[in-house]
Amino acid sequence: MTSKTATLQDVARVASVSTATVSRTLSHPDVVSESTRIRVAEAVRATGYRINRAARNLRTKRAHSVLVLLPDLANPFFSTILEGISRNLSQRGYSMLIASTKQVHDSGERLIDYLDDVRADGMIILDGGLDADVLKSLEDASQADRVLFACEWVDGTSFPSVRCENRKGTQAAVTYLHDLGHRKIAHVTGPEGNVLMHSRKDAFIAEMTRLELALKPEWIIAGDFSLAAGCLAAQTWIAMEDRPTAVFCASDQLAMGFIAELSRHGFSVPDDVSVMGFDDIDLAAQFIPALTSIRQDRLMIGETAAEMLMARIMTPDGDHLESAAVLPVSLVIRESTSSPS
Amino acid sequence: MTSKTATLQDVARVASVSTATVSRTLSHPDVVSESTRIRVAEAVRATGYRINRAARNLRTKRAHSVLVLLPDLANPFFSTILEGISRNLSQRGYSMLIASTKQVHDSGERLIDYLDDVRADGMIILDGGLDADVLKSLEDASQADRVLFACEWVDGTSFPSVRCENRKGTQAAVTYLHDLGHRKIAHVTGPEGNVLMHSRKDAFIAEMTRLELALKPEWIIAGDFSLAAGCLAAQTWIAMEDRPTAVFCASDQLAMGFIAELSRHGFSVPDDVSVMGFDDIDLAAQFIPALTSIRQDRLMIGETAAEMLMARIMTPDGDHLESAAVLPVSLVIRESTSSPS
DNA sequence: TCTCTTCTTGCAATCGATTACATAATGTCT
DNA sequence: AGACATTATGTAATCGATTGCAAGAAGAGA
Repeated sequence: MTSKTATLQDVARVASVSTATVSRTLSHPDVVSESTRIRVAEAVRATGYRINRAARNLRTKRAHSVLVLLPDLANPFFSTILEGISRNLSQRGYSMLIASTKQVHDSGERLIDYLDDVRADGMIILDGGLDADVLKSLEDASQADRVLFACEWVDGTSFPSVRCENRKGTQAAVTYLHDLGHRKIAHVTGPEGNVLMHSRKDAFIAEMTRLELALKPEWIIAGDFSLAAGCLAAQTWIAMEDRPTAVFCASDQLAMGFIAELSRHGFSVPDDVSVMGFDDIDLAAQFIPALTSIRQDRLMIGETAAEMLMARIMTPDGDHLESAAVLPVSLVIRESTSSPS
Repeated sequence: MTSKTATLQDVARVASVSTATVSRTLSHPDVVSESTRIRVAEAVRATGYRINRAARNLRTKRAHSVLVLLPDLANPFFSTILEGISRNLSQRGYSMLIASTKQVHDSGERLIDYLDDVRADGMIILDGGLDADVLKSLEDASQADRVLFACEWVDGTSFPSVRCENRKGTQAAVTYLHDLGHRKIAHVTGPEGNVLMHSRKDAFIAEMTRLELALKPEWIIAGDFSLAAGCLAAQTWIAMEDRPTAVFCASDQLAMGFIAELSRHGFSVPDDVSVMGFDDIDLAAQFIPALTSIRQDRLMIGETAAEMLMARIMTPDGDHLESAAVLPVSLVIRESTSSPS
């Protein structure tokens, strides 16, 4: 155990072959003969050789890592997605770098600076709120195929994306509430300008129309996915003279805030009003009452995103690739919804 | 805007100086003259030069990045800590890599493989459950000063660490419950073998003894920090014939699970029993009832961890460095606790 | 004016792995 | 046996930034 790290040279010397052969043995085992493969493997073990990634990255012009950009590291919604991404990447020997879009802004760096030859080969963005012109610079630099959006996306850009069936999930939610007997259904939306917010709101309106349900403008309550916005929405609901009997929230956090605030004012869910969320985050099942929600498989979102991005990185000229994956959602019925009394 | 990335050579040519001068201008601006500094800056702008990190990393034998190892990416407790780490690192031009200890195990890689010259210069471990012999290999390779534990740690190892005042927090919790008038206080613990679990349990027992409160063995309920364990603990509590009037849980998640399960069985908090958590995660304030908890400043934990690790990386021979930082906690009183009825 | 610092700058080796090209060794077919 | 295809290996250039050493320029002091 010397304190110095062994290099390819050392391995080559021990195995009595050239560095070229060692390198080939390691990265293309099929092109060398059985005997040298064994000898080199032995030498690697003996020297305790570990590859110097900087050298390889320099030579191959690959960073062997992927950057994930999130709006907010502290948001638990993303963690499972990260788990999925990381799982996929690490089995390919790639690493996952993390940065938050907030930091990108604060540090004044341009997004493209992160697509350094060595920092990252590609990037997965989980924030649809990015400036269009920031993204423009990526498209201009024809780096578009090294960038992929997951969950959210930005309209008018050409980046591939992974998302869930927002429309279908919303339809399922409204239909379910309708089947329970609800006729007056409200919707608490995500933040203004967010693509998911629009996607779900539009689908909500469409489905209400399809079911020929009345839809007062005030039943669309503006929110922003957060617990706090849910609380505010609850106050709005309480203040209504003609209250909806069911509320479909655009996120679980909204639904939880909504229910929490209601409960503080003496209302009970689902007795006084049925409440649904979207996402089915871990906590949804443990909440009181357990939340009826639309489930997104976040692990799969992450794995699919990594899969798609890597496919593009590996074959930069592949036009045959799907440019969008839409993953299924499912209705999870729990205790926060019931027939109207 | 050429599609090729500009190199130092290009900048040097445009600025009519040598590559050495450009390099110096960029990394040691003080050793070059004012005039060349300006000329080089101009050339950098003109060429759109961005440094090739692989080349630099190869030459300097630094990865310019730090690896963070967590037990579970999906655990929201860690996200704010990551935010703190990332914030500190990025302002130094370092990147943050993330991996989960689970993956390290699955992939069969040894921990030391991650401390590659180029993968990471150091690592912050948020998992005290790592095998002692796995860590041993790091110490043997005298890489101990490039590793730092945060939140958790492993007894018997010499790695520096950042942690919160677990003992003091526990004391504060018990004292507070005592002050409210509670005399029968139970504790739901973390997972067996976890250092935090022991630290908090021991402090709990010590404080109960100091206050001369009776402590039945059955009032120490084994858990594991999770919501599910909290539910089980609640069932245990319900089954007791002599029920404690207050329960101090070793984590907020435990407390939430405990309260949720209680509520499913018709018990009310804090009327039937006061419940406290530990950590003060984001959700604690929004829970119903809002959770009384011991607050850890997770952002600061992250920032301190990064700070300490970087100090060690920068001056590998600094014996003067603190080997442990203990950050303050504070009691946050909300609605889940009250005087016993 | 000449010598000696002090400040800038350039030259060129270097970090460690990859890979195009050349060469040697082996096997195949007529 | 000779010509050719195939496989295995070595040689050496290369990726792009950093830095020890040396040399030139500028200024200080006698």
